[in-house]
Amino acid sequence: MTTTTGTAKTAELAEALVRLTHLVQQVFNEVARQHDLTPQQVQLLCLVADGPVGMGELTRSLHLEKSSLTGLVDRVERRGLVARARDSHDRRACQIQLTGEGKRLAIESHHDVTGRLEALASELPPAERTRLTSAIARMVAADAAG
Amino acid sequence: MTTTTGTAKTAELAEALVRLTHLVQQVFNEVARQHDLTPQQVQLLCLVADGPVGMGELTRSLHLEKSSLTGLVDRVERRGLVARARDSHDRRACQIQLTGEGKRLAIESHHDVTGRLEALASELPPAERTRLTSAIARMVAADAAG
DNA sequence: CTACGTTGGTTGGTAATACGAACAGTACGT
DNA sequence: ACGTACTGTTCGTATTACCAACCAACGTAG
Repeated sequence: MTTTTGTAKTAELAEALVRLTHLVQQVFNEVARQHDLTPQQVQLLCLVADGPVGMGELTRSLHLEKSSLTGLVDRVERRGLVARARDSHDRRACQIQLTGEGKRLAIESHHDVTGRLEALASELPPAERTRLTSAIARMVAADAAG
Repeated sequence: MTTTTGTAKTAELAEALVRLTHLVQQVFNEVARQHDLTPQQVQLLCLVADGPVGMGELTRSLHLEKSSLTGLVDRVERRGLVARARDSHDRRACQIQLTGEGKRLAIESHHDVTGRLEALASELPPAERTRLTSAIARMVAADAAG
């Protein structure tokens, strides 16, 4: 019990990260429900919002097995929110793109999620927010590197 | 690049939060897999690690419907990691407690998760980590209040 | 140019997750 | 004692996710 100095603090940080993660997940849950979607579907829509994306890219972004992604895209396609477009240079591949309705939902959902997350941070003074953002960015970068 | 100051930054923050959430989730995924568990099961074990907890408390902590929790506890109990103990004061209620094996896995998993999260933050100087922790704590508190 | 290994995606089977509605049993106030 | 509220389970359904096996198209070695 003597050397609990540093350890206590890092445990605090880990604990904080876990709770923050819960918050963010809950934001996704609520927003998704508001639009009659699942959190995963919202995520997919957000990723495709910036233009057509290939399945390979998506599996990497979502950390999903390809078969899992196939199912996810299937369900979202069945709801008429995205469409599979054949890749012009590779007849095996396909690009996922939003339909009109999908675009609407993607934009709305993304807006809602961003708004709610922003609201969560609204208690922090701007300087603190900037620091928070860069601190997180560094952690993300560190992970990408390691 | 001139006057988009505020909005761009908050979007950055939201984006950062989402990515951070992905990181934390992946940590749980990997740790869970290492111990032949699911992320949800790891979460459950961690929550019960500090002593017996009632189902009601768990549904609140995990933001789950009671029927979902019943299933989760069922599966973890079937693996012999927890046991349902009758509440002495209320014959409807039950307290979830760890078995020996469960305790072992809970401690190991919690240790691994904490360790990995700590490692993620190891790039940050101590002062920055402290600030990060308190900033997150404030967001969590703000959410709990609102 | 053909044969072969690789890659992109789907299929099929299984387990876990999560919800809602309906239910049983207990607690408790009136 | 009765009715209401609460605790947890059961049942049915949809989604998520994995793995192994597979098909089709690509690309290259020979």
